Amino acid sequence: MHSEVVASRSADQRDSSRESRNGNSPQLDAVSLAIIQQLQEDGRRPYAAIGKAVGLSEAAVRQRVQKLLDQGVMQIVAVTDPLTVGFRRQAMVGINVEGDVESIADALTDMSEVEYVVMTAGSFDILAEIVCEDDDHLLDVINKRIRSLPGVRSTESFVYLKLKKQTYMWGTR
Amino acid sequence: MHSEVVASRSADQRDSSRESRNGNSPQLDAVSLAIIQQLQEDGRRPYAAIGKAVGLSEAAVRQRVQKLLDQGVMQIVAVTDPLTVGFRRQAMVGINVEGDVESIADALTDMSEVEYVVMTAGSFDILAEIVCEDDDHLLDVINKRIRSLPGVRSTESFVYLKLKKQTYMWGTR
DNA sequence: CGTCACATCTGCGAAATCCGCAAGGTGTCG
DNA sequence: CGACACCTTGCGGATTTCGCAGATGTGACG
Repeated sequence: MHSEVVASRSADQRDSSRESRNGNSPQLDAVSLAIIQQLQEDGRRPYAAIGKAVGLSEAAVRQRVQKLLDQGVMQIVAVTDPLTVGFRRQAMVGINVEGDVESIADALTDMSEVEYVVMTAGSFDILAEIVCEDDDHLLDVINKRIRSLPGVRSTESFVYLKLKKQTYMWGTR
Repeated sequence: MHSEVVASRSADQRDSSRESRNGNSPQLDAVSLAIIQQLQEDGRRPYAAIGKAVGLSEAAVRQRVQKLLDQGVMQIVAVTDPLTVGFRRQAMVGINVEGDVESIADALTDMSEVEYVVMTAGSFDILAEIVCEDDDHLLDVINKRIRSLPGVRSTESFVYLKLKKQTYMWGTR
């Protein structure tokens, strides 16, 4: 099923190849953008339907989608409200660091409870979102795992009370 | 990638109705959770493959997925790195409110540049994530649109410098 | 200028998947 | 018991996916 061949990955664009991670964008053209929009509305929409919408053949759409996935420009995934999946405690943690900020960010990235890590300008060096099953779990992650990282000067936690909005419509405006 | 397995999990799940008795609206059982996990790995995975992985028939998976989508428990969508789609400035904004917090949160929710709104405990009442095209746009949203909302006492912005991690694997642990 | 290398699109069968439907089976609950 | 919810198996037909061959376009280079 699903051979997944990855075949190529082949370079594709002469200049990029650095791709993924937040480098600079492999410059998406209008067609790829339109394809992404289609898939933001429905991640399972058939290639033929997308092709009709963006003016490409089914095969061409398939190739472009595969490339976008290979390059890491987009992912097609199921997203849920963590609460409905059994994670009852979430928090954003602001962190101040002395020394190398990036290494701390990397350490956070390795924690499975950490969903989101971003380096920021302002009164925090790093913001990290934590998703936990209960209070004990959250307490453990913040106090034992994060505060104990060498270089973490201080942390401030914002426990989530109510999630009001969460969209994935970048580019669909 | 994903060379693996599927390994059936065989097993009867006819007793599963007792677990996951969360007070939440659409309580999910273990099987639905497993389905969601499958779709978090690949939103386009065929129903038959999912069925093999979670121990259900293709038809049953199809029904469950449809219901999960109808109920709004999950969405299957393409997600992208905003940078690659042309949004170059992002920020998290912490907001303090006097009066009704929820109405402010609702007002933020209505702004298309606001991706994420959550009410929190701690030194901010609300955290909102803003996605903009450039600095001017960001400045405009924060200063003109957010700070001018009646009831907003103060705001503090954290401009994103580097996104290190962003996952959608809730439940996949 | 010719042409090689490569990326991309199109067309087209073959295989696989999706999807609705029907005919049970089983467990819960009032 | 009967209603109900949910799963299973099985089945075709419509649709989609997938690989591949062929056509086209473009940049690099001798």
